[in-house]
Amino acid sequence: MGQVVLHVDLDQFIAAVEVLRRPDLAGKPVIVGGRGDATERAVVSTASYEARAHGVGSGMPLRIAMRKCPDAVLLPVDHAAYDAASAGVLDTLRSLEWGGVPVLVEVLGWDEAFLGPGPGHGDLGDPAAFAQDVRDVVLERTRLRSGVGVGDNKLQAKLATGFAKQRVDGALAREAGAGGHEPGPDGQLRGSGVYRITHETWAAEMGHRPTDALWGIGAKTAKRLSGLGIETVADLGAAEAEGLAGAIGPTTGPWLRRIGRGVDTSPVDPSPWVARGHGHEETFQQDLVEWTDIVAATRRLCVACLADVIAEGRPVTRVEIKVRLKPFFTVTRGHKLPEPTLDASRLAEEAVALLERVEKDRPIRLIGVRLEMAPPPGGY
DNA sequence: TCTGGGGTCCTAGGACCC
DNA sequence: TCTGGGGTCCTAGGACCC
Repeated sequence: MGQVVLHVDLDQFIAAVEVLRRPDLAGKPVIVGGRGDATERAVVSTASYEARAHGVGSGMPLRIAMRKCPDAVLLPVDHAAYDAASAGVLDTLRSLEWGGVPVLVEVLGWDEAFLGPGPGHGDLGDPAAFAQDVRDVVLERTRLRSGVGVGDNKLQAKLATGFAKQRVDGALAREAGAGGHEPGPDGQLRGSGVYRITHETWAAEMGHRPTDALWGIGAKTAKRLSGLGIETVADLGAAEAEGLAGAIGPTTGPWLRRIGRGVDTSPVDPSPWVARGHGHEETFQQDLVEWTDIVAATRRLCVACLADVIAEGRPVTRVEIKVRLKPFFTVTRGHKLPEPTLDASRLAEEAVALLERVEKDRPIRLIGVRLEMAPPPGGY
């Protein structure tokens, strides 16, 4: 083994960025979502801890969120501001040295990254101490707080971050009368901002938890596993490999067993993100019923996708559309092009042709267009 | 007044070929 | 008349994540 990985995750990133430019919001319930209008069809992107204490969570319709927390300040999503803040954090992370060489940074999103030792590194010292240094430097340079998980691999580090940040949620939960939090199995303090999981502590830390505590298992897979008699992470790790492969799939089955055991051999990959494709979708404030409106929206979304694709300089190989019909039923249609192209009218015609293959007698609440690109010359 | 938007990867089944 | 396998490509849908 001998590997060590860090996972850095900013605290309530979007809400924190909003508070930075509006300090008067500090300590108040803040909800960010959509265009900042609770009467529109939109959901919560992020809620501050104060809003979460009222039961507001991401993915919740804004209308419901504002009903739960009427005093919350509701702000529109501002991608450009979060991009800029994110770039500052990532620059800070990339400037760090670990063991005498630049750290490897694998970006997971606006507010998350894995850190790994760079090639040729020397003594790494105490990883938990380095993790604390990372938090301190990020806070000092960006004024943003974070939690850092330490693991023997990316899976363990990612899960450890949840425990590193637990106290923030836990403290508010206590104020709401929900009780305190359990100590870690090896005496580590949860919620101190840094937390470590290793192969040695994996079973004690994760074994008793439900399978959906793992990164990569959601509600649907947890239910399928439950149907196989697999309830906990320990059950999953002990499951028959062949049985899982047969029941879940040849790739996913064995992978699930590995993550049940805390095993993850994927390296920290610092290479820049290369998109497979670009999509745009829109939920209409009122369902569309007129065919001319439907075609116009599809063409507009296609143009937006194409702008993103052209910026990458790779031609389109496949066009896909997504249509969400009333009340909430989604279909997709796709077509691989006979030859790659960047011709705008050709792609729009393709998208409209796919539209023709969807039933036309129900109102449409969402249309999406996605353009898949040829792989870059060197492959992915 | 339920249920966003941008992604990725995997699976299953049909078509087609040898 | 009955009916093999393997392999690849394509499509539609499912699941997950931030």
